[in-house]
Amino acid sequence: MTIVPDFGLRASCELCRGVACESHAEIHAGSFRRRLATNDVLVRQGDTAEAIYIVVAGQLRATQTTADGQQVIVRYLGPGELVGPLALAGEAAHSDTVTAVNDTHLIGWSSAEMRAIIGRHPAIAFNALAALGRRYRESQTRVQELSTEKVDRRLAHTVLRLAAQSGRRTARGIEIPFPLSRQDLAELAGTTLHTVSRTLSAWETSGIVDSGRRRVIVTDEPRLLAIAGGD
Amino acid sequence: MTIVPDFGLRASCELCRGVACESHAEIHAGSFRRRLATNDVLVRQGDTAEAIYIVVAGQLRATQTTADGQQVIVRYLGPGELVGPLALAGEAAHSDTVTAVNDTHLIGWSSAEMRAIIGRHPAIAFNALAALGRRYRESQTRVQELSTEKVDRRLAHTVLRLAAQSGRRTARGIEIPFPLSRQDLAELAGTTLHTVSRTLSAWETSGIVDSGRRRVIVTDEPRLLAIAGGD
DNA sequence: CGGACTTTTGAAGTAATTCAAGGGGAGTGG
DNA sequence: CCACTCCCCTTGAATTACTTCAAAAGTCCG
Repeated sequence: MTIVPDFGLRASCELCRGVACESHAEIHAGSFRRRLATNDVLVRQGDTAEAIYIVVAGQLRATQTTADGQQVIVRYLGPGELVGPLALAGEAAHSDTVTAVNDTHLIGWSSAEMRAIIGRHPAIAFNALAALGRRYRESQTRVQELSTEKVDRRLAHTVLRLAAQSGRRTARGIEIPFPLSRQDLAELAGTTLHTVSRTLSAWETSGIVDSGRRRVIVTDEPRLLAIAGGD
Repeated sequence: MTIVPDFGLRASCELCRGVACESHAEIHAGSFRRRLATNDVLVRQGDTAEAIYIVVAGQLRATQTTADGQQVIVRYLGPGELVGPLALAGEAAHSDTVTAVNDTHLIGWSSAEMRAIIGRHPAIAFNALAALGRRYRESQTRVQELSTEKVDRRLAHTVLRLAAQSGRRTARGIEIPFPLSRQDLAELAGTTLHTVSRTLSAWETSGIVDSGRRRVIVTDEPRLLAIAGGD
């Protein structure tokens, strides 16, 4: 296995920020690599949390399934992001299922290894705290949206969030760089695929988005922002 | 100022767990006390996060107000709970307004002081991580409920959560020990006060709850659990 | 080219909001 | 102590946003 230090170190920013450079190699030494093809499952809801990962390249989708079988997408995870931060918070089991939506590379540490590393580099604990704080805020924002906004607005926020987190600027607009179906958007925005389809169709007609089979491009961000802000 | 060690130390459990007993006094030394009357505001959304608190006695309500003036209740905070954990996660501003709903005692530390304490007692960082993890999970549960459940079920979950977190067992049932209006429940469950009123009226008729002006008692928990589980 | 998956669109149905009005309790001030 | 006022709660009726049901068309892959 070839080690690509630059790649790995840049990706591990979310955890290693503020740690002396000479320690990076040591932190890296305790890690392992993992590669997933599209639709491969990294961890499954309910599994014991035995490792923590950082996405190096690719994207994953974290989903929760309810007792009666309904799915909710917790979030998409891209390069540099932490998978399973709750393991550091002392949670025994994974709260969601994480699936690759693209070819994906990750670096991982066993929970024990990471605990040992944190013992030597307390700054990492703060970085984990900050990462978890960001997730908490995001989740709280979603609660607020689901509680107070109508579907169009929520969907606009959802698409804009995806665009901000993972979007790629192209000639046609901001493209979501992984397959994203109407059903996926529905599970993110708390609605049905039918409503998503109707809403996207309307936006398409107005030239706000350009979308197709599992594909979304934001062509008029300002107008989408206007919808998100309440028309 | 009289120091009441037992009281303070018990309350600070969420942060001090796993820290050597002899250090508790030292941690306590850097703290200050704060007392609030009903409706007093502890921190306001947008304010710089200059301190972190633990509730000693009483209850507070954390709310977020949207740009267009709608309110969402983030959660109620009771004894032993952390106020403003995001300050430890490096957030500069408070994301919500925290108001006392009862006479309330807190102990607090300035952010700088707490950072210094954590430097000496890294276990506290883990406790903060665990506390934030719990909040994150709770928030995520709410997202799931708002995305997939109808109002009755969501409201049942909301009431049960309040009962589990702060409820007091009395002869008549589990009582929510602070004033809680229909509007408050609506802002917790993501609905309107009208719908909450109708639903509670129905439950009252069935003998599931006993409620009145800003007052809720769960009289038949099993049946409320049944509703939360989907009838 | 066949078949599975995704999307679209219409129509019917419904849960919940909005609109509207009235009633009751608690606290205050006369 | 009573009456007034404010706040909170209740309930009906109208409306609407969204889901559910249903069917067909499109798109990709093998």
